[in-house]
Amino acid sequence: MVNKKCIIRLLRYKNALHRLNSLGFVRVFSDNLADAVGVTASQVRKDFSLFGICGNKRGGYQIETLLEKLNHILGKNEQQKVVIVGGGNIGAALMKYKGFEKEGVKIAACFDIDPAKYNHREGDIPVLPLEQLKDFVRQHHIRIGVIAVPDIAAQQVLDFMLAAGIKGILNFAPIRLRAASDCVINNVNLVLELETVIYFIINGTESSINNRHIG
Amino acid sequence: MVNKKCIIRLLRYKNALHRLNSLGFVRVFSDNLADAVGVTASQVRKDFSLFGICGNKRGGYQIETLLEKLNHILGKNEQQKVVIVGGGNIGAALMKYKGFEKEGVKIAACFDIDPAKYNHREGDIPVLPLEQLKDFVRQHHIRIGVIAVPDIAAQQVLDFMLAAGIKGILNFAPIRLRAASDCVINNVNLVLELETVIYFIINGTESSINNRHIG
DNA sequence: GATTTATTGTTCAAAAAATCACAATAACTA
DNA sequence: TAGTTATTGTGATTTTTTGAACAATAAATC
Repeated sequence: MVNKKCIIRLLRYKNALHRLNSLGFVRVFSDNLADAVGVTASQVRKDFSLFGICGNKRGGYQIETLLEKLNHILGKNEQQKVVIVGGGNIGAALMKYKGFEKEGVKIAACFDIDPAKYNHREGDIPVLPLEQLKDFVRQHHIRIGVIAVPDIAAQQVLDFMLAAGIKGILNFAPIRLRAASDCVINNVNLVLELETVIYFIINGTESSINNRHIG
Repeated sequence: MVNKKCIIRLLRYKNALHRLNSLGFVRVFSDNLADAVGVTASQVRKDFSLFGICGNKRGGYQIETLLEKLNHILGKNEQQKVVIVGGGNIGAALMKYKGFEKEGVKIAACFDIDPAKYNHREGDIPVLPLEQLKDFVRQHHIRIGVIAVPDIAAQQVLDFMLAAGIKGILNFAPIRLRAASDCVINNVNLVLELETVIYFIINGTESSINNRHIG
């Protein structure tokens, strides 16, 4: 019942609420959130209902309390620390990207096997030898990791990360990973996402797709 | 019926077939593809059926002809050219990433408003002033573009891209874009993808989620 | 060449997800 | 304060997606 799509919607509600909040709004209706996120108002209410979130009949939802509840559900009350394995193109871009910090996600360190990438300048996110992953993860109580290595190395890196105690994976390598121990894997395949757009452009014109968000 | 999830599956079948092909395999069964992609064999056969792809009873599918058919459906027979708008972290990483070229997707150019980013070294992907987008798109018959600018600029950039003739968008900015003209928009929100993993790690432990691919 | 076996293609059933619809009711209005 | 109105929360319904099952049948075997 609580699947990825549902959580993604909650996260989007949270983002929309954050914007409304900083614009000075105090309350919000399911309609408003539906518009902001691109779903129906029923969907919004049902999602809330599923997590026991109540509003006021005719009064809508108090933004502040709604945000608190969503933040609690989504684990956004404390900063979450993650590690990246792979300091190449994608890993480097993620380290520089400001979007994570803004949402309370702290990239604690990056790990690589290439000594040329190692770096421990004050202020920068440290890039460390992969051997140090296990100790680092233990020491900082980290459960989430990003795989940003070439596909050929990804499975091996996953095994290593799981052995180090990582439980949740965001995987950018374009292969299906096999996991022995219990964990959660979320795959992001950038090429696939672009190829999907290409398909709908090539094949979608005759069926007059107008202005469709496909994901 | 032919939705994003279905196309993503087809693209994954294609990738799996490519690997099998380069390993010297000649034919494949729905079971094999199901394993490789993480779906049921029924799903594989149903997907193929939907696109009129037939195999041989008891003989499975001829990899070569299957690949040809999938490539045709997915528009992979000719190289697809795309542009990136935004030469920041994400844009730069995408330009350096080898995965696109490997799959027949050519990043033709990148556009930015910051002159410090402009670059036309031989061999590199050119980074050009945004004003040149329209002419470039016309000249190279480009229909697909990537938005890799800060969220604050994304809507304006989208409007500009649509005006330039772009029809398909891969959007990395974490906001919901509004489009006047007909187009296809695929959103990739990296922070959201990571936050999703965080949710399942925080809330998933008690429900004994074992080794789940959530996307 | 007959028999067995494994795999497809498709129909039917099940499960999941989204949407509709409306009673309940709190907030407004006069 | 009584009446009106807008919005929630949820049960019912529809739509979409997935999975199971099995007849049809081509390949393999003997």
